Amino acid sequence: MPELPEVETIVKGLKALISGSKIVKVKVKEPRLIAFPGAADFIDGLTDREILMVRRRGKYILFDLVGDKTMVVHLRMTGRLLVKPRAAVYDKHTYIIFELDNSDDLRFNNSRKFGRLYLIDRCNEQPAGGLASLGPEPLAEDFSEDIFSERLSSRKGNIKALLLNQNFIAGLGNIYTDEALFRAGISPFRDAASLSQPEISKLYQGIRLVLQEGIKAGGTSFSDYRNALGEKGLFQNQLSVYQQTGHACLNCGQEIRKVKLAGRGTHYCPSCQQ
DNA sequence: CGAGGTACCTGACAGC
DNA sequence: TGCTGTCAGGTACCTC
Repeated sequence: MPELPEVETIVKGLKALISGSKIVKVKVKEPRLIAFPGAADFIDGLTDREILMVRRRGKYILFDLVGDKTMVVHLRMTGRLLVKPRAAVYDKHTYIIFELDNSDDLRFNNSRKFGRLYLIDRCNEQPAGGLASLGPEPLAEDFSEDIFSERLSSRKGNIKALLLNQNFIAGLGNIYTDEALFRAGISPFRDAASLSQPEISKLYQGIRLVLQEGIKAGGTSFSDYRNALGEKGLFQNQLSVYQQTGHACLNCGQEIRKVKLAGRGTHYCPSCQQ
């Protein structure tokens, strides 16, 4: 799925395109994608509501509505949120349609149907999947190296799995985890507790840098990801290890390797990452 | 708590 | 052409 930079790019686009619009009609073609509440209440709670603000938390997209409700969307692997003219033909995998008062639609597309939508009370995030238990935002001003180091010190287990854990840190997925570990020169096999202070520092910087660069490039599109206007990102052209299996490492020339770790394809340079 | 597997779905691609 | 197996940006849930 889209990870933090992809979701951030989508949210930026949606903010510009649909903030202040009113939802005049909701069409649900695949009710199972509505995780909370039931489809009827979901439709009811959204119809004739104005969208005040669009924001991001981890990989979740939040639409604050007039009143006390917030619609929460998680794209999982293949979800897309696209703004299209009402007249545009529906895509094969367009499953939820929000008709807006300006003759545009907001459309939720999702070929693998893993995405989930929620309508919650703004003051209670509990029903929205893992939203309530997310870890800190890695790019927040108050997410300091000290806080990262402190959180790391109390954790056991493998560093790759930990970085993918949204309760530890919000927004990293498989691409940016592999890229951040490469930048930090840390092997994905390392125990989190074994990292030295300089390594923790490099990892902290690596995570922030890679996410910022990803955002600057408009995200990574190697297959499904598109922004709110349906355009691809460019960060796939700047990846150091992810999907670079067999290529020469840009640092040392060694072949980039791929293994299965923490249940995910994991790309690394065996010589630069110790 | 951690590790590892499965499930949820569809599509792309490799190999035969 | 078409079948089969594998893999995919994520997460929830299960067992050990």
